[in-house]
Amino acid sequence: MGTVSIKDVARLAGVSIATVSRAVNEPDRVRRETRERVQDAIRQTGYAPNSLARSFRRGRTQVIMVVLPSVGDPFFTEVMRGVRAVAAREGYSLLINETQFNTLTADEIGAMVVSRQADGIILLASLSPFGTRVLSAENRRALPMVIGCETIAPELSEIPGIHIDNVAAAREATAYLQDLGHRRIAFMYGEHATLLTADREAGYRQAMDAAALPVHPDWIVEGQLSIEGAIAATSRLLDLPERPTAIFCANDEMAMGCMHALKTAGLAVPRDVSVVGFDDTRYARITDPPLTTVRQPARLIGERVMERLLLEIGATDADDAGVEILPHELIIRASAAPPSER
Amino acid sequence: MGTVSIKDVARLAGVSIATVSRAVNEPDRVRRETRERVQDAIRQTGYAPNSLARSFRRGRTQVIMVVLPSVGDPFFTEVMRGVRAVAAREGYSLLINETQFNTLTADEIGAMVVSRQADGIILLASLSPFGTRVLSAENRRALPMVIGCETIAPELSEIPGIHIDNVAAAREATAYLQDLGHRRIAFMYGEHATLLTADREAGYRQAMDAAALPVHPDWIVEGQLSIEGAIAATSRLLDLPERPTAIFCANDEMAMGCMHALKTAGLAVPRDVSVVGFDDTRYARITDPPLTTVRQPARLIGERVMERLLLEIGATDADDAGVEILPHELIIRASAAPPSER
DNA sequence: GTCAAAATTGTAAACGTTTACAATTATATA
DNA sequence: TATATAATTGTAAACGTTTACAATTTTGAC
Repeated sequence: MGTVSIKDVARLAGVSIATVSRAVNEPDRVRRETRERVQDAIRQTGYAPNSLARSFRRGRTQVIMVVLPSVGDPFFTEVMRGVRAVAAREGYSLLINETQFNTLTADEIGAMVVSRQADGIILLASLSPFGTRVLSAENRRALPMVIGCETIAPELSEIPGIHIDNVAAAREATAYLQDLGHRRIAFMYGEHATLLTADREAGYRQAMDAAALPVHPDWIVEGQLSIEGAIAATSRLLDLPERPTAIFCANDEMAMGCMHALKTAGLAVPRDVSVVGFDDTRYARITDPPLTTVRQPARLIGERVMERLLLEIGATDADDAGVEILPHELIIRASAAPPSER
Repeated sequence: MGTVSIKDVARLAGVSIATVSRAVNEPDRVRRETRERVQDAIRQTGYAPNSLARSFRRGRTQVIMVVLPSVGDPFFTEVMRGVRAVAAREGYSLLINETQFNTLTADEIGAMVVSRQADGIILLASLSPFGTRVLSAENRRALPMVIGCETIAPELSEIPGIHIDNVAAAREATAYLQDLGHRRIAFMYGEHATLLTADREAGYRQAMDAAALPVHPDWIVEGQLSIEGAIAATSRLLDLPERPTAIFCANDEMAMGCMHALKTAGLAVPRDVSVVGFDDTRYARITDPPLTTVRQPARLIGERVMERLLLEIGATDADDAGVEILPHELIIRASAAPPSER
């Protein structure tokens, strides 16, 4: 009474295994009477198709591999919600790998690619250190791929991508601080997700240049893309002789750490220092003070990425490898204000 | 030049496919010279074993299915980090399903179980509504299973489980508030994760009973296990004629929403109302004020759960289906203080 | 050099499904 | 009713791997 296979059902229903298979997969192609007989047999035996055999035979796993920096980040959580929704609807499962914690090495990802453990891959993190190998031309042909959130490295420009205009968004956020009257504006980013924050840094620099404001090298601080990293980076900023009056953080998680560090240093936000974040995670509106930040349509990004991937999987070469730019929005709350007179 | 199979390697190396298979899987069983010849051929052809075929043949997927309320919750994120670490080390991938967003229905989970899409299942959420079907005796025999975090429903007591003593932890947290001088203590929980919060409510009631304090029915409020849910529940609490002076929240996420709601209502924490959370997520120490909460060894729980599952998978019946209780700790920060005189 | 045992390799079957093709049966048309 | 066509079903091969068993080669002891 081990596992029941298609043969058992066929025997009980008095048909061939081919008919059972058809009754399961293309019910219209089998006579109603027979179909019902098969369904009865399935019910009686408790048969469920062996998905291992099915995957093997079909050459498809119905699994999508997702590579992202950290599932813990509320922003990516939201992106994943979108991915998951579409995936579930289309019958796909998700295999998740966090680069931040090196679950898989580059080689292992490459191996998964060629060994067909997944039908497609979603990259929400840049794979800069080893991008070329994993994303070699052959691999790309072998496995449909879409890049989300990240700007795409030039050498991978033929891979479809979906993200906001990070440069413009960062430029606007910085300009907002300038409009409030800030001149000494710092930029805080994380060492991981390099490509992504590179764009935001570029936007920051563009805005500073446009306003003819100097960018002191010490104002650009690198932490981890985490609370702890932000706390450390903030204290470095506070030790500076010429202390910035505003800090633009590469994501909300860092902004939260930054605000905490400022408060524990006895500074008030935004009275003494203004803080602006990026992402508009669910925590942004309940920080104290509520965080002014750049909203990304996280869920939508996830949905579009997954839909795009399905398109790649379906069509043999749907090679309009275009990049889709989604809208962003500066959400003004209370963590940024004009600098105090001095 | 499509995919390269074991046959291509065998042909190039001048050996049989069986030898190639052995060279790959049990290198010691093939002569050194031959092995090297095979390895050369593998390198030349770029061969990677087809994992679909391998899984099918071996009858194992190297995939573990995880069912949990929400990956977005920082507590579960941390638990998953532990699970992931062990899984990666042992060569397993994770398939994740969130009950909170109904990615999969009970039937679908049941189907995955019998159709062998995973080698084992980790339950971090109670499946109360349909527990019996998914967790039927046959299914349990078919698929190794471990329950984490949740207290186990009585009818499933033979499934191994790993969690803290939620009742005791909640009792201590409540007693702490009592020791500070609070008498009107509310308990806020989420509708999901029912079994889990049921234990915490029991602990709360035990402490109240032990201190001979009344428990007003209105003081036990149900929200969602989310920020929004907590905000709504808090405002209900504030509308009460006999307003509680302390609120014990079933998790940190709710505590964060609760504190936010209190502040926007013009109340100071902990001066006007004390708040205690549960989980000690990474945000607990940077809320304003820092959150007093019950720490669970989240990562450790994850590790132990996964290790336990591997044991179940390995040994045909390692039936010491014991429950493992991990230690908890009340972390005292600044969100709870003696009630203000009145 | 002979023989037994051990090490190495090859042959072929098996895993459970899908699917091309052939065979059969039902239906529609004349 | 006979025939052409469509609908339904069965037969058997195939997918790429692992593995029991047999066949061969090597090794070691005498």
